[in-house]
Order: sequence, then structure tokens, then C-alpha cells
Amino acid sequence: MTQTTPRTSSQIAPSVGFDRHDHSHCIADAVQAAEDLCAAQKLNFTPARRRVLEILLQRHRAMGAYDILEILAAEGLGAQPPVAYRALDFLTSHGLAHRIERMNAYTACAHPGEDHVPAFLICRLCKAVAEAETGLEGGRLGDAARATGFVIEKVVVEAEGLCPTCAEAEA
Amino acid sequence: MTQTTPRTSSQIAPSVGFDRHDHSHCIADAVQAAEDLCAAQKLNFTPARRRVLEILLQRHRAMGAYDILEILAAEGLGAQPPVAYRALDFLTSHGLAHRIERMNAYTACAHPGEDHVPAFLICRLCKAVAEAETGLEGGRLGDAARATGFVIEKVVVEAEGLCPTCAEAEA
DNA sequence: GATCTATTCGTTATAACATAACATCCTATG
DNA sequence: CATAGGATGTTATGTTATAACGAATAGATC
Repeated sequence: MTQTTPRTSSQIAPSVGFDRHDHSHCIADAVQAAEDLCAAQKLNFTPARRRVLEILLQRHRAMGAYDILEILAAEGLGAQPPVAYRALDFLTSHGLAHRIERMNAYTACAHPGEDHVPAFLICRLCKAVAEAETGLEGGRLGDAARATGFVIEKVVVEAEGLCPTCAEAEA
Repeated sequence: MTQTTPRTSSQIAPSVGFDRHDHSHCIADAVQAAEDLCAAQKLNFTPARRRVLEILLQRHRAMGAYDILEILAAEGLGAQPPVAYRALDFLTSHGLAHRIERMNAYTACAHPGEDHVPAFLICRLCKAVAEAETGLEGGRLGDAARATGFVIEKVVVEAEGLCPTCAEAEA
């Protein structure tokens, strides 16, 4: 596996959201929010689950399950695929993370606790991911569904392109 | 994987598009259109490529590469994964078929030759797929992209739910 | 017609992503 | 303490996809 993600040495992510911001705050906030959400719903926010969420928040990029597993293994939290997949299942099924279908990858949810239809903007160079919103039945897709009698239950919207930072570097 | 797709014995598909129609016509038309398109662009519409397109058109459902490979192998057109993947690469890169990211599957394009952003309605029971249209920059996703400076190059829109036939059977 | 070149095809091998199944452990609760 | 449920450790395997390389083929050019 080649490393395509440029690494940053600090907690200040170069292009996230895609705004610069102090990332250590948003990690702490998001972990706290997850903790609250789990407490409220009597969910078991175990060390492995917590650590996987932290990893996703720290990188703030789409990450493959095996990338996450590698980190977990290095930290002694488990070395087999199910360890990563189980944590990711937990996070995605409770709205704390999302799966990016196009990349077979996972990313922390930007709006945990809110019922929403995420839409992703994915940079093809740096793999940064921003989460936007769409409606379940809005726009032309909803029109098409209604016209044919199709009942929409879930929608995946994923855009690939260049984030502001990479677009600038490209030019 | 269990077989969830109800099989029909004739060329009349039960729910396609999702309208009933004489499917043998649309297969012939689509193959002819592909042939014309390849001729116009000096592309090599080889037997394997043609056969894979026919298979996708016949089933008119999302099919995995290995499902297609199985059929090719039975017909003596090749038994190794690259045979199927190469044909699918050709078809998808020239707009004759699309990949359904959510299902790791492939389906024939309903509008070959037209430049378009496909949006799919996928039945979770019978796996039937209808192709609708969306714009590259329309709606809230485009707004979000412009607001952040993200340059959209490609968009994936996939809705999962129940087709009219299965929704009825469900009730 | 011979040679060159580009594309396609056959084949082997392996990479990358994901889950089934089952034993074990931990913990809250009666 | 007993025990039931969820969580974890582990082995094995299933599923999807691609790298790599040589042989075959078809057009282009001399």
C-alpha cells in the first residue's frame, strides 16, 4: 500500500471542512458529544470504539478499515479485521461515522445526533472529506422516484473533485 | 449471497425502469446504439465487450463482476477476473455502462452517448435498477461546493429503496 | 509481403476489502 | 453467587479488484 495522504505534523489540519481551524478542539468536542450521545442512549462507548472515532477525527480524512486496523494494532487494541469492522459498524449504525461507498472508506460524522442525509465532497488528491447535507426526496431524484412509484429509503451522495487547497496547488 | 432476485422465464422483464416493456427490443436497440457509438469513435467493440453489454442488458439488474464472469466462462469467453473487469472498464469508461458503488455492481447505461450524471434507484429486494438524471452542480450539493471552493468533477447519486413491484408485494 | 506498433487477450498471482463462526470474557442485575 | 447479554479475541474464509507479463491480433508503413 502506498501512502497517498500527505501527513501534517500538527493538530492544525490544512484543509478541513474545508476551512482551517484548530482541530484539537473539534476532536475533543466531537468525542465529548459522542460520549453524551452514548450515555443518553445507554450505548457502550468502549475503548476500541472510542479510539476508532478519535482516529477518524484526528485524520479527518476518509480512511480504510485496514488503515485504522493498523493503528489499532500498533496500540495493542486488536490486530484482526473484525476489531476494526465492529467498531466501524457501531459508529456508523449510531450516526457517529459514515461510510464513503466510493472509496470503501470511513469518516467521522460532522453532525452526530442529528438525523440527516449526508453528502460528501471528497478531494481526489488529499482525500479530505467535507460533509454537506441533502434531502431524502429533494430535487430531480425525488421527482424521478415519485414518477415511477419507487420508495426511497436511503440515499448516497458523493462528489469527487478538488478541495480548495489542492485546486490551488494544481494550478 | 442468497438469490433474492425473482426470475422470469421470458424476455419480458417484470419491473424495469420500472415499467413493463418488451425487453428484447430494447436489448437489440441498445446493442445497435453501442455498435454505432463505437464505430463513430473508432473503438473496438470486441466479442467479449459486446457480450458483457448484452448480459447487462438482458438481466437489467445490477450485476457483480464475478456474476458476469461466471456467464462468460460458461460460454468459453474467458474464465479469469481480468476478462470481466476489462470489459467492464471499457463499457464504463465509454458511457455504455455504469458502476453502482453501493453494490460493487454494474449495470448497462440507459442513455448511452449522452453526457449525463446518472442517479440510480436501486430496489433492495429484487436489485432492479432504474437510471434517473441529476445535474453536476445542482441543488444543495452544488451550493455547498461553491461555498467552500470545492471543484466537483464527478458525482455519485444512489438511492436504495423499494421498486413499485416489491413495495406492493411487501404491503 | 515484411516489419513495426498498438491494442487486446490469456494467465498467474496477489492485493484489498469484508464477514462467518465460535470460544471467551466481562459486567450489570437478580 | 448465578447468569444472561453484550463485547472481544481469534481463526478461517469469502468477495471484489488489480498488477504484471507474455502471446496473439490487426492496422499502418515501408
